Amino acid sequence: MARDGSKTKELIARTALKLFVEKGITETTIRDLAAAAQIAEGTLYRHYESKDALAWELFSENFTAFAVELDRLQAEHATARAKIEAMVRQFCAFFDQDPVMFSYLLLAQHEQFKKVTPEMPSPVRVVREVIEAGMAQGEIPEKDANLATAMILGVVLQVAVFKIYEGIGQSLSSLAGTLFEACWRVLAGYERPGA
Amino acid sequence: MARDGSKTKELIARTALKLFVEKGITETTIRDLAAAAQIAEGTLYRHYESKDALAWELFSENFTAFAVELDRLQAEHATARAKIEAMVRQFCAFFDQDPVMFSYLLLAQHEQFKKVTPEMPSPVRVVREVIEAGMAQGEIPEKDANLATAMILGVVLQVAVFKIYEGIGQSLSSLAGTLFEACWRVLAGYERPGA
Amino acid sequence: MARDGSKTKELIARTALKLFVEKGITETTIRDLAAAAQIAEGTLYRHYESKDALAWELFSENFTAFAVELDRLQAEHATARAKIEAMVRQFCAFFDQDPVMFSYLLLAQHEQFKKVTPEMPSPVRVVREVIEAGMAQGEIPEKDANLATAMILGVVLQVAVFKIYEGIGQSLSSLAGTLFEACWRVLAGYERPGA
Amino acid sequence: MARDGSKTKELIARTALKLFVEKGITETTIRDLAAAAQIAEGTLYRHYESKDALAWELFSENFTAFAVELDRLQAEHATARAKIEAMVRQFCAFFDQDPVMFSYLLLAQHEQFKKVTPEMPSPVRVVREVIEAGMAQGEIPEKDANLATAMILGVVLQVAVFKIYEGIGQSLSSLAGTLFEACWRVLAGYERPGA
DNA sequence: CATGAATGAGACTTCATTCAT
DNA sequence: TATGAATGAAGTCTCATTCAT
Repeated sequence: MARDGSKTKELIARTALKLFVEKGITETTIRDLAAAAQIAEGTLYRHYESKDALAWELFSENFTAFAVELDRLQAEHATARAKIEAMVRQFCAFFDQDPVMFSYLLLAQHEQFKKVTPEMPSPVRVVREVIEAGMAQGEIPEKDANLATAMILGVVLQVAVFKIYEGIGQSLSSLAGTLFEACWRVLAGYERPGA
Repeated sequence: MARDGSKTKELIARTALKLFVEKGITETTIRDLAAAAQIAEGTLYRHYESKDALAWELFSENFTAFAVELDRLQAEHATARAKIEAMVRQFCAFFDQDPVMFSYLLLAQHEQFKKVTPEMPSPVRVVREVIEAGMAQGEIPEKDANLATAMILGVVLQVAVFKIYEGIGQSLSSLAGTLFEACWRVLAGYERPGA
Repeated sequence: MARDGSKTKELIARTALKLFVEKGITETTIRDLAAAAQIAEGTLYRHYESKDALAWELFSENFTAFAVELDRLQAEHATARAKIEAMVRQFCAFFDQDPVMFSYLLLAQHEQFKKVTPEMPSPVRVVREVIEAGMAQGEIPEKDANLATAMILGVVLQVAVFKIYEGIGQSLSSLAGTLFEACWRVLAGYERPGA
Repeated sequence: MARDGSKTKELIARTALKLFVEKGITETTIRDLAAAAQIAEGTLYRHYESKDALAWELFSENFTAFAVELDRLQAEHATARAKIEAMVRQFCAFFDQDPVMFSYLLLAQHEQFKKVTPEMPSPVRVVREVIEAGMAQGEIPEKDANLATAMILGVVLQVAVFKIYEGIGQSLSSLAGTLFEACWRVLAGYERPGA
């Protein structure tokens, strides 16, 4: 039992993620965590400096990884439309595959968000840059890219919220086409207000 | 000094609201609150049963009031389109007038949400019912009303989030027309996926 | 019971002093302290920021006060001999009157000593300055004043240690004359090594 | 690497001694010790039963050894004066050769002192017995031997303290003559109080 | 109604010690 | 013998709540 430390670390990470999303970070006690992971309370501190460090490591590593993945994905496509469709599908796939992590990174509102530095890769920035490029090239009507980013992120993220709390039954992936079309209409029609 | 108790209660409410939104409910201590409101720690308990009761009263009363107001407003209009436009404008006006309360009721994620009962008036339900009615009457293409609700709520709420964190400069009210058009395109085009 | 806070603070101070001297600072737990003072554990923190702050306040305030008193006392006398006799008597009187405080300030070895800044009044410095002045005026044979300070402090302090641990029965005040004579011989004969 | 266990034990002992004196026993953690000695945390327990056992073994063995050595030394001399001079020189030589051990045995105040039994050889007792014998034989004016022991120990030990904390520059051995003369004057003049 | 010292449960964290490898 | 992950009791400190004034 005194061997594979990295397995224990992984166990702590998954357990903490689940509890953090379920109850909130502050509301999750070390005792909760230890009980849920079936470890002693002190064990956590062999793997993480503190509860805060655990919350931050869990956030920053995965937040960055998702941003990088998103960026890699959009780069595989040529048009803004294709890039955005790929990204929407990626958000959906991410949710379906790991809804707890998705919630922790993209839905929950915790103090970790305030620690994000401008240097860190961020999914929001990836989306915004794609939109900005699309506008610069004329593929998307040129308007406020930040606002556009907010609107299409809202479409996707709020559907995720509803899937969790308001009983949307289907997988997000099965809705990805619908979501993308909605996003695209938001962007495309955007220049003709009132049209 | 032992006179106008309701003034003190109001002071506590506004101060608590501000701190709850800034730092979170759990992270706000009674001492923080007492210091910010310039009252003694014990004074809070003359007006509220507990910190939780304060958080809940703050939430439920205003959440309900906003839902009722929203409902009253949509009833003044005849078409789904007009109803939805009125509601979008109402969300924007609410944000501009009291962004802290807006955040507390609609953006922050705290335990209070889980205490909302199906009997309580809810802004989400008002919006959904308008959309359902619009679909029933053929004004909006008939699809999943819940999904549609999520998407247009996402458009509005995520723009509010961006206004707070990502530096959208204009007032939400000045963007209301744009937001409504986006929402309407999401709803209207919804039946022709891929069109 | 919710009234006189300064009485509680004094109670904590005396109880802590006693335990700190008996068992050491680190070895004294907050629980020990609370039990001995018959207060709740949390009460301590209304009066002191932390256990460390308590230990330091207890040390620095009284250390400084004793140094100032010692300095005031020596200034009342004209000759080095009279000054030193007065100081020795003061050390003895202090011990007899409050042996616990004496131990905490002058015998125990704790981390607090390392926090003493050169700006703080210090009994050691008062004694050294008196000896330096006595040497400068020719009343004491001119040698290493620092060394002389160490030796006569040693005479007095080690006797205090023996009174506590090795069963010296008389009060230090009743030994003050003897101690002073010994100190004075240490200083006076100091120039004629081997005489 | 699993060979010379006694070398590891010695490494632990020296490292522990240094840390115990620098920071105190309670304040030194096994982790500190393991890091400083470059061993694993568990390794200590191959050589010592516990941290306390380590502290005690370190203390008692060397405390006893120094007492025995001091006793052997005084026995080599005939007169009280010669015995005391030899002992003072021995204290000085000990300090110069191993100031950390000197501090641990003679200056630091830790719980180990309370575990010293009357049966154990003790430097204090050796000094006291020499003084008692000197008084019995009329070489030293007959007074309170315990008090006399305290005073001359104070002279020597406080100078050691000052060498560590108050910047005495010379080696104690180079001051041994001076210290002995001071001690002897303390003892010799002792019978004529006020002379 | 207002005050704020006091309470004590419980939070996070440390650390001496054990034990499988 | 050596390792170092795991343990869990115990330490310091926080904080919602109470109550004498």
